[in-house]
Amino acid sequence: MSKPAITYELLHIDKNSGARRGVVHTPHGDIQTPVFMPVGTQATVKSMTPEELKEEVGAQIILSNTYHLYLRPGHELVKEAGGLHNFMKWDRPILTDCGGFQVFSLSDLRTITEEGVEFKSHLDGSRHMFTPEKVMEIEEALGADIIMSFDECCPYPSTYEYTKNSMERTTRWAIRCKEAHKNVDKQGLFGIIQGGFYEDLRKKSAEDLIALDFPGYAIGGISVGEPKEEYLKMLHYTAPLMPENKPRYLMGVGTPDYLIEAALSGIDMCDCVLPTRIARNGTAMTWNGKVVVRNATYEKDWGPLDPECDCYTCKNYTRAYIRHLVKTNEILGIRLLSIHNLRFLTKLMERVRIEIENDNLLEFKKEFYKKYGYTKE
RNA sequence: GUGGAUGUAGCUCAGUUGGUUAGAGCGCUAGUUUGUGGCACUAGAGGCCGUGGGUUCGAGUCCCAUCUUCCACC
Repeated sequence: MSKPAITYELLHIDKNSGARRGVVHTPHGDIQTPVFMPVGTQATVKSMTPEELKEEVGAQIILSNTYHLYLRPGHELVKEAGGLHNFMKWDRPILTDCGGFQVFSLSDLRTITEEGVEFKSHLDGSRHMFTPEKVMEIEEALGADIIMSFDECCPYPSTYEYTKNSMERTTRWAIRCKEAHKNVDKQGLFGIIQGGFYEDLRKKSAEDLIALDFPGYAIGGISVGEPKEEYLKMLHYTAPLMPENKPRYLMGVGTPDYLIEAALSGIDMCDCVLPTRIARNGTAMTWNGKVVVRNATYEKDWGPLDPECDCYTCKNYTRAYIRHLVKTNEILGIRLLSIHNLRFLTKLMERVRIEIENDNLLEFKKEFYKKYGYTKE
């Protein structure tokens, strides 16, 4: 029997919180966890070169997307290029999202059946069909280290009945994904726990998926616009249900507070478009809170974006200059803010890992919240 | 000098045969952004309609004067 592509090594558990410090081993190297993963939907983290991601940001792993790459340039083309790593010149680990989220959020017309989802492309309206088998074919062609099983992400709020049916179908699709997935020594297939905001459904989903013995597990369907209390409630309920000897991935998170809460709950991996998206709209995250550098307050601010940051942007440019770039819609503004925001979250997680090793993550959370300006726990 | 045109939001301009609270685009101000449809979305501020008179129940709109800017001609 061949060695699985993805394995998890636990290094330390924070004695005061249960947060875990570990390593995820992949075919393209190790990932120190907890980790934040930048999102590169279309085989690029928008405006960043791989060198910048590695040297300036310190990214260990990035995400890409099945739905988008299937539509453009096509997974066959990426395969012909030698897979995503080769195509985009990124030699560290990659995770591909299954496209389930996009099928539901981007397509006008979609029909869900037991077989799969029929949808219309947001690009040209052409009709396509995603089945668990099709998604596995695409993700294998893309060649990421970690691939996600095809799921349905329920909108918030959804009724109990709808969520239950959706969750059960997601589990059946996970079985089909597992059966269709062949190169298990090169790619690790993660199962996605659904169940919306209903505890018994989350429990059922977790149990059924764990029985299938995936090399890793994700929590999906959270961080979809619910209040923070709901987020924390489901996070605190679901994370402990996940196996201790495998990576735990919380999809679509997020903001600094959500990331710290995730780590505190024993989550190992998170991803989010937020740092790069808000960068494109003139906003930065700093150790002293959110800075909308586009605002007039910064017109003549000759200081760096974040005095405590060690990134390329903060070492070299003033808020006034970055504001000017944002206001004039210059590409460099987007790039500088993207570098900073990604570096900020990467650094935050580096700090989280150190605090876990020192059994001090809870204390750190208090300090961070106070400084960042979060008022509610 | 003569003739013609022009003047409405910071900018470029719409404003019917006179009729409620004068609009648009851009800009400006602020908010939003959570498994990405990059340059978006939402909200807001901002006008003695060049000035002075007149007609009218009522004038950005009609009349007179005057000033501004532009064009043509002498």
